[in-house]
Amino acid sequence: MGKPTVHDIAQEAGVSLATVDRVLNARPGVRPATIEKVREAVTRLGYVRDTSAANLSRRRAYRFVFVLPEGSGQFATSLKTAVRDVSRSQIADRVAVKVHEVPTHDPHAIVRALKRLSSDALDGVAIMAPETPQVRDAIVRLKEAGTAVVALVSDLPNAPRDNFIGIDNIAAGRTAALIMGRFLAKSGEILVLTNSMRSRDSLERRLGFDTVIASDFPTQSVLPSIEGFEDPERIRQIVGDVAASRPDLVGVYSTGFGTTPLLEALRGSGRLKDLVVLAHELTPTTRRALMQNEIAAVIMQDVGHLVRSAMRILRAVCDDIPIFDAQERIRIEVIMRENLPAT
Amino acid sequence: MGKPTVHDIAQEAGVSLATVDRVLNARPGVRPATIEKVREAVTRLGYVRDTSAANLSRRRAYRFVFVLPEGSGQFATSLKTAVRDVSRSQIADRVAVKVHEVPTHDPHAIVRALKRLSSDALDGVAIMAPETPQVRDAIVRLKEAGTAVVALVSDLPNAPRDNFIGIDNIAAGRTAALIMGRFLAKSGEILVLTNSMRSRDSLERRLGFDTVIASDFPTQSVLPSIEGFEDPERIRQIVGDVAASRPDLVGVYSTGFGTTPLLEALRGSGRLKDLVVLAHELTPTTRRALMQNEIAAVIMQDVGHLVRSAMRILRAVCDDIPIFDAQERIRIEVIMRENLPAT
DNA sequence: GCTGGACTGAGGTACGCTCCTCATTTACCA
DNA sequence: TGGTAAATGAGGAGCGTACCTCAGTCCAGC
Repeated sequence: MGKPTVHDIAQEAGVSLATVDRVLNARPGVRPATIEKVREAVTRLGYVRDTSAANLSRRRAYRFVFVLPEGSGQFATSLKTAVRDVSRSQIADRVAVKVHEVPTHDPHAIVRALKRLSSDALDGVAIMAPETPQVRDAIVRLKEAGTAVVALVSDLPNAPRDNFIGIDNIAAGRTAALIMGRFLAKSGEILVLTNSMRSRDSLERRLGFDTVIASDFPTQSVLPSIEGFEDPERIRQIVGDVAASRPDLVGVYSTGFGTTPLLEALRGSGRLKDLVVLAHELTPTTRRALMQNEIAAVIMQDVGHLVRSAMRILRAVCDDIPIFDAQERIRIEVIMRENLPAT
Repeated sequence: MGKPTVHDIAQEAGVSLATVDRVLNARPGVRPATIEKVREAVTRLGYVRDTSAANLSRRRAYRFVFVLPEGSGQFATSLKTAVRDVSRSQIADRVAVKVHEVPTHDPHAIVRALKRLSSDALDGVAIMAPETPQVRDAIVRLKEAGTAVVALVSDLPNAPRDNFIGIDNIAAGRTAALIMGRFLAKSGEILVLTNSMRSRDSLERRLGFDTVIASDFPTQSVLPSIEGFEDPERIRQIVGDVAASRPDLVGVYSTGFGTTPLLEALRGSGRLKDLVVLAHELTPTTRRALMQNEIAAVIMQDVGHLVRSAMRILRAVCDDIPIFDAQERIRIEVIMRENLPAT
């Protein structure tokens, strides 16, 4: 005999199909004693609900929205691609996914986008945005409307999001520091390029980085962060200045957006080959730089995993079922020239 | 309107449901012109078959077997755990998974196990075993019986396996070499511990390692491999001897099984703290060693990913449908003290 | 004993698909 | 032109589950 079905449970428990159904779906109107009988039959027969049949019958459809930063960055682009890819795989079975792009540094625009969302009927939102009071409020409203909300890449710990999906950014910064410290042959100064002090992920990476450099490599000194504000020209300019004026520069750590102009400036200064450069996220730029030994290593998170995880967690929150943590933990991956994933 | 169904296709193509079904399932008795009409309707509406409904109806059940090395190693154990975990997730929907354990270094025992399999009615096999002529023959027989076969962790390129699921072991060795070379502060000798020269994965890792050391770090010299043969006592002995007799030893690379006795021997020699040690796979042993700075880095592959991928690919082969490569490529992950995944 | 409420049983319909049968139409060849 | 085979339509049963309705049972409390 194959897998037991609800019919088998009904027979085994000596109750009707309807009662089994009531128990399995936690519907009211069943005596505790009967519930127990059914439960026992379930364990005795080792019944497991056939989820595909269940979903088919339930004709449940989830409507999810991904709120992602607008255009520009290569990382954001690959995220969007990942969303599209995943949404046509079996993980996105019965879910309709939309992507809303918002300008990263305009909290009001983000809030407007989120407000427009709450009016739609939708089940879940995955948000990648800096944590501002306005964004927090908007999330509060979404939650009040009964929508599942997860933070993506950069956490929003003070908003009532159901979950954070992304790497531990402090640990990522610590990892970068460990690699930097061990790769550096001599002591000197390290330049850190951050996105903006308002981006929680940048901040946390910087924090982790400083901590490990201070504890494990005290002979190295880390310069104050340069804030890029997603402005390539500004980054080129400032990095160029630093490269020219700091003879002791030995390493550069780019915590997020802006690796392309950073590399251009360093190439221009002619010092690139002597520096240990670390960056985040595997993009066409960092891939090329790795192959040409311009970047020593890249810290990355698998965007496909990120998106799949977001889908699974949003679903789990919607259905109020527990999450299988181990599968959802996003790895801090270290990519070097030799373990570059194929294109 | 939601996703299009077969009914929509029938209407759109102006044919009956039965004809659509015949076309979709490649059953005979349909004129080429009609087939074309249906095909067009499918693309026009963007129809994708609801596989869970299809499987439900088909009452298809897949029976897969994982042939894994017996007991001993920590990696093998975590693989088995992963199989059990995955088999109760939605990926293993409608598949019955069994694990067969075989003694790694007894090709005849492996073949006996595989033979016993072919008599059962089963749909797919995932094998992790060294490539011997006997194993090859057994796989030929399995394929002749119409069973899907994939190689796990260690490839069997000369057997008619449908696929290989695991990392590119040459690249893994190259990655190890790159890390080793950059971490080493001074020149000297590097010890490599391999499982057995018969294990293809060990061989390939060693090959990749040597290549990069020779090209990028020519001042380092790599000693001849020590073969561990999965014998802890033997490993402790030989490694202890090398540590005692080789004052120039600066690095150690453990390509597979045997990291535990290796570390014990090195600890005993009192030289562990001065060596750069790299190992494969995250296990309780390597985890502890990373935290205590005894191992500099671990090269690993995500066993969960490995198993899920094997399931998906076996299914795809059974159903003769294409594989979404990007999702199946197993990453070569680099783990250091700071990016250790939580337990 | 009667009533109301809580429980339970029986059965139906639906989800999207597969696979079957049987009748009907179409096309082609002799 | 009729005959025949191929092509197609129509419809039904079933996969395992969800969810609905309606009727019937049981028991406590009055």
